[in-house]
Amino acid sequence: MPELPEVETVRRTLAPHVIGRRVTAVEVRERRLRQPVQPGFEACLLGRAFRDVGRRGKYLLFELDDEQTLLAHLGMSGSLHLRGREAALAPHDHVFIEIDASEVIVLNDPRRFGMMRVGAVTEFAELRQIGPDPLSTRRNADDWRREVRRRRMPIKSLLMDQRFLAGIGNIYANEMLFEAGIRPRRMASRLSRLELERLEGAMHAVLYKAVELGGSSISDFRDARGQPGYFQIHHAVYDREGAPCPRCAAPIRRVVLSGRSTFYCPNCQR
DNA sequence: CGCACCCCCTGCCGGC
DNA sequence: TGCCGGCAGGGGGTGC
Repeated sequence: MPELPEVETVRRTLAPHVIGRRVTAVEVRERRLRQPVQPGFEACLLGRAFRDVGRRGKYLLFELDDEQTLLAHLGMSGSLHLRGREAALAPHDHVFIEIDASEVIVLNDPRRFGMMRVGAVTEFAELRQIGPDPLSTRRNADDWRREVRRRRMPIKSLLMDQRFLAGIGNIYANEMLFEAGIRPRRMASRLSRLELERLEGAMHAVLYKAVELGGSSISDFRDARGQPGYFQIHHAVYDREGAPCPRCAAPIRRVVLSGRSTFYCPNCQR
């Protein structure tokens, strides 16, 4: 589910409810997430106040008042909800963080590919690996050329490589390549200056629009207040194999690239 | 270095 | 109707 726009939507809806408020209870019902929830997790959070909620790529960072940070990743199927403390338990609710004895942040994750950990932000190895955030970084064509010259891989694989850019997943990689008119399997190192400029523009357009609309992602995305995203109605190619291209009506094609479904218009993308 | 292929896990959908 | 295989928004590891 969550790529950058969804995670950003969760961050924005959660932040005003948690900043300045204090953790009054913690419960972990299922520790077996992508990496097991650490033994001291509850104690690290209890009594702490939230200073800020940040995001790096697909990671959420809840800054605490003791220089520690709660790091969260939602994997494929994870979500963070705010609930009243009397709300009923749902299947796959794994972690509960009660704030000011009123609301509860709930991590729900059917597939358990998500993670949560508390620690010093400098010690999170996964953050050291990831590249710049495409929403807060702009690369001009020269930057792109320099970065891309040595990358002998399909441009879609590069876009999804979190060490190169942090936050782009399968849906948005497909969509921004459609916007840019570039085939997913084109070698990154062989893209022209003009194509890289178009890609930079498409990347921002697609991501900003998705954030503006509150995140996309198939039918089941909900922000932290339970509101659905609406971007799915704008998917031009993702999950539309055989359906007409919105621009030229040619049937959308599906191929597999690095094990991931890849969609493009054979006519509009070259 | 890049990649094809595994794995982790549950749910859902389409085909038979 | 019911079962089974394939596939799903992510990421990490291996061996070639």
